[in-house]
Amino acid sequence: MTMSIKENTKLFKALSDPNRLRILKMLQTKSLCVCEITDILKLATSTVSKHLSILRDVGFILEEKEGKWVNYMINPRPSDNRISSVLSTLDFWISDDNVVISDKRKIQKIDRIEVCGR
Amino acid sequence: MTMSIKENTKLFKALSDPNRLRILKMLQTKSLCVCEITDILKLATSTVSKHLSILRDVGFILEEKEGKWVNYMINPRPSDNRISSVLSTLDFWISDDNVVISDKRKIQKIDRIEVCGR
DNA sequence: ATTACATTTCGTTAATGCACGAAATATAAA
DNA sequence: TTTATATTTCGTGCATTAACGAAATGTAAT
Repeated sequence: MTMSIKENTKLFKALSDPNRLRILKMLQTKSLCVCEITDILKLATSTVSKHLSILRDVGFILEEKEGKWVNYMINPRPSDNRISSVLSTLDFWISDDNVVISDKRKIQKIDRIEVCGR
Repeated sequence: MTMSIKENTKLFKALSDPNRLRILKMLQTKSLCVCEITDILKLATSTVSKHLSILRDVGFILEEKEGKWVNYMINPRPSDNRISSVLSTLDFWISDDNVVISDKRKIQKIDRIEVCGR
């Protein structure tokens, strides 16, 4: 069972934006809500939401509602094992990038109430 | 040793165009010159040349001059082993796509003198 | 040197993609 | 139900990309 050219193109397109790669790397550290991701990327909320929907459509991430927040997390059991393969690949292909390291530091300190409102 | 976000983005961008994926799949069957690839993709020569330069810049393919032709082939020993990893991945991720199958059939029959001039 | 052919480079156009803010939607708290 | 907050959807502007043809470059044959 293999993917079509079209499906592959879609998968690689999802990975070909630096902010989407940052999001995936962040979520590999910790599940986060949209406003936390927005705070770290310094982009408009609507932009981040769009990036998340692209990653979700391909199957990289899942969303889970928690009250007024929407948490996003790495898809733990993708139906397509190409997705898991890419995810583990990213895990060791990208790790010493300065932005990624700084993002991780921010995530460890982040306080949702502080960042997202009271 | 890992790649930066920027380098990864470039790699995935190279893979996120259907015609470039077709080219990689074709070259995994057989080395081809620009005019043969052009004949199969039905695109302008200049367009194909641009696609090839993108794939070459990232390290997926090599060029070799042979008289008035330029042959392109899969890079047999990429310095970066992420490239080999992606290439073998494509080998089994994409195989039963109709366009890919039809491209392969055409490659087997192709006659360079016929296609590229006399 | 001239001609012929293959390929690359350049300039332009059309399509796609990313960014934003505003408006719409959804949920929680008051 | 009203208000506040979080997120998504929509419309728009700007940047990037892919397509083309024409012109430039490079190599081979005459």
